[in-house]
Amino acid sequence: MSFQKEKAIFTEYIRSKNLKHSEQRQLIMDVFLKTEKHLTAEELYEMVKKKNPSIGYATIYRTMKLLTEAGLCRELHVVDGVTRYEHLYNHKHHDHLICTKCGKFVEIESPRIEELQEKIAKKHGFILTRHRLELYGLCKSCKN
Amino acid sequence: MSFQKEKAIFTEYIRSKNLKHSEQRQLIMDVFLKTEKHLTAEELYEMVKKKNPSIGYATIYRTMKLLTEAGLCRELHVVDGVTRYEHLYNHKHHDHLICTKCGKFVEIESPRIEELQEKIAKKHGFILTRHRLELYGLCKSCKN
DNA sequence: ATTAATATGAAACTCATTATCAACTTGGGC
DNA sequence: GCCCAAGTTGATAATGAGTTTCATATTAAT
Ligand SMILES: [Mn+2]
Ligand SMILES: [Mn+2]
Ligand SMILES: [Zn+2]
Ligand SMILES: [Zn+2]
Repeated sequence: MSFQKEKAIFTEYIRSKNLKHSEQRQLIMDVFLKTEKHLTAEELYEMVKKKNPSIGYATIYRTMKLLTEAGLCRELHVVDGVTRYEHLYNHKHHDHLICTKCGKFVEIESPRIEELQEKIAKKHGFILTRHRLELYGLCKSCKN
Repeated sequence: MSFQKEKAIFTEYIRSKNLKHSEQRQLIMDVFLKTEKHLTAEELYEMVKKKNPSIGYATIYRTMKLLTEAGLCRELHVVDGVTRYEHLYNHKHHDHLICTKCGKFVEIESPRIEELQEKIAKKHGFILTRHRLELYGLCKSCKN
């Protein structure tokens, strides 16, 4: 859990774009890498603030954008209108099943659905570039 | 194309909630019903403005909310962050295939995908209440 | 250490949508 | 048709997530 690979990727991205390292970026990356959750900018901000109380919101957004461009992070836009960030590196593609009561995120995977999506796009003469599939409902604990 | 049924549904909704009819509501509903497109509030506003130049933006939003509550309209939230409105009454459930270059909307339907979604939800102990499936890509004319 | 380039935090701004509110309609009772 | 309580409207302010701006601070190459 030292995230050597991820850190190397970020360093390489920084280098390739002639950017610079900073305490803030390192800290935000660390906080992000240490959780497997689907965090909002606000949640990240609160977590980072505990280690560096002078951090600004804009730096969170800016850094998460960098991590996304570097291929370490995926931005998720679910129904509540707040962007969530999740690990991308070394995580295979998946979609989400979300409990609308408690907010639980379950990662789902369906090669069969992906195939059918391709088929549909092809049938209409489209070249598929991405898709969004989210299932909403009540989880085991919330449905009672 | 007189939309008798739709208008009756709206009238009944108005009655059931002790609301009132108004010129503006009638006009916005007419404009909405006459197109089969996936319109934004801005597009509706521009169209309605031609018939009633004093219309306000807020009235568009308010009326579209009423039409949605009445079951005549479905709000669509696609990636660009702008809500679109489409007919719901007498239209069976479908998802969308969208061209990211020209904005073309294609309505798609896949009972097989819907089944698989139910299966996945069940497997994780969820009760599915809704889902969002959008396919993005380049259409026949835009992919060249 | 110098210095040019980049990063930061605070605050202003954006953009879609919603809330507020005074003025204006609507519609049921007379 | 007139009254009038209740609902509606348009203008404008407010909201909230995210972005931009800018003066100041940090980074890293020399
Ligand atoms: Mn995930
Ligand atoms: Mn549609
Ligand atoms: Zn739950
Ligand atoms: Zn196209």
